[in-house]
Amino acid sequence: MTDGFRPKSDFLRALTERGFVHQCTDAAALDAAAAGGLVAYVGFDCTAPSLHVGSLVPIMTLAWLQRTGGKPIALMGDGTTRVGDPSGKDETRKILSLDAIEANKAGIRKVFSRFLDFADGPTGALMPGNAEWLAPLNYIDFLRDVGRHFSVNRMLAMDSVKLRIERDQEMSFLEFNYMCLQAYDFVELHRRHGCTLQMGGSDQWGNIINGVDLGRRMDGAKLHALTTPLLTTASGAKMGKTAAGAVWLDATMLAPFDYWQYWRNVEDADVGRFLKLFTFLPMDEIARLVALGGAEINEAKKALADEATALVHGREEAAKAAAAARRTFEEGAVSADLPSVEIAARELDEGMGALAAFVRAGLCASNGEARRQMKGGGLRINDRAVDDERARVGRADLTAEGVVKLSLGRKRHVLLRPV
RNA sequence: GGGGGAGUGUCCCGAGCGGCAAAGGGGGCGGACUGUAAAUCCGCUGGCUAUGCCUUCGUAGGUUCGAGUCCUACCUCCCCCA
Repeated sequence: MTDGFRPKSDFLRALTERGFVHQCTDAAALDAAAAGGLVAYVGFDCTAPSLHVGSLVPIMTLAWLQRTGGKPIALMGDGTTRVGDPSGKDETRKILSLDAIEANKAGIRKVFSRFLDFADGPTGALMPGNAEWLAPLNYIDFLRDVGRHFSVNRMLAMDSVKLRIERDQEMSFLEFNYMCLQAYDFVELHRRHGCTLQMGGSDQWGNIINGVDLGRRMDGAKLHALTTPLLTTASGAKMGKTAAGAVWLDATMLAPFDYWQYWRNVEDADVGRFLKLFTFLPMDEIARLVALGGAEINEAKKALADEATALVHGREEAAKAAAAARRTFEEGAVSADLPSVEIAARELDEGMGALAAFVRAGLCASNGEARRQMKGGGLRINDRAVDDERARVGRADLTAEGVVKLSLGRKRHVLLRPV
């Protein structure tokens, strides 16, 4: 999309050289606009209580915007979450209650405060919710002012709709309207904040373009669209899944140690790409790290883990995670900074079944699974393999640190901490 | 409106003469080998107070000692004719 194009603005140059750009409208015009106080937004839905690494790419585009003198807007889809985006979904997404949406919003807000500076000022970030303008909409007015600009013929031709129809999957009128609402968001943000660029994942291209068109039709505005590539790992898997599920950005949903580990364990072939996308390290530093060959590439992975974790959880947590990893993997010692689960001291006095302990620690889903893992040699207590399903964990198993270390496989460790 | 077909293990795809906790994949987890990588090989992949018990094959009934499998009704989807 930007073949041969050399952006002059700091913003577009950073995005381009770091691999954030998948498609974009009129790169030259956008580049010119980016030279002076560009206002751009990314929309996020509120279907989960936190964001996960899948959202990190668009978040980073906002962070880069702010760092290069622009004003970022993180639009919360608290209005559209009540409708449901059909894009890329096989079936109707469930509609959440207002309370759930509010709770999710609060969780997501925490994440953003790490990446963006919300202080007042020309480059201060904003986080509005689209319910602000969608909720008061009057149906007749909306049809007359906005609906008239949408061609049903064209909407039917869009991938998000076409695929559903081709597969004979039901798509309600409600969902069909999602793209109109999202397009309208762009117009509102343009009117309210002078926002002229919407960014998002490549699957959002159609929706974003609708907003660009609507802005031109309604206000004669020159709006821009920029999408980021859909990220997969070098072996083709979707990003953001671990044994424990999604890689959440919230410390209560995924411990900083596990977050650090996620990045530490990326495939060799992904390190360079990820360093560019998920850290602010300068390009020459990244080039140096990527040039490391063989086992030395692990240094680059540690740098990636340190930087990526620091962005989400702060320097201090990142350093603790790195130290805990060093003690655990390189020295084979017990680190007090491993993720831990508290249990009543009395339970430990009475002694609990080893299998139950693993379930308690969240490492196994059931006693049955724990038993199977044990048979496969995957369970260890204080680094000693469990070989008897009737083994018990008691006070005698406390280490010098006053904890019991449970391990599933080589990489997953949880401390039982009596209280 | 008429005719034909499909819905299977709560990740997905998919076999399944009336004895079935149900073949086989993919994915995932564990083990070995490594560098906390990749590739490769091996094991596991319903629950439990466990030589037994409980819950699973679209939903609800029925036949049967016994139903994923047969019958009836219903729901959802696909194809053909009008």
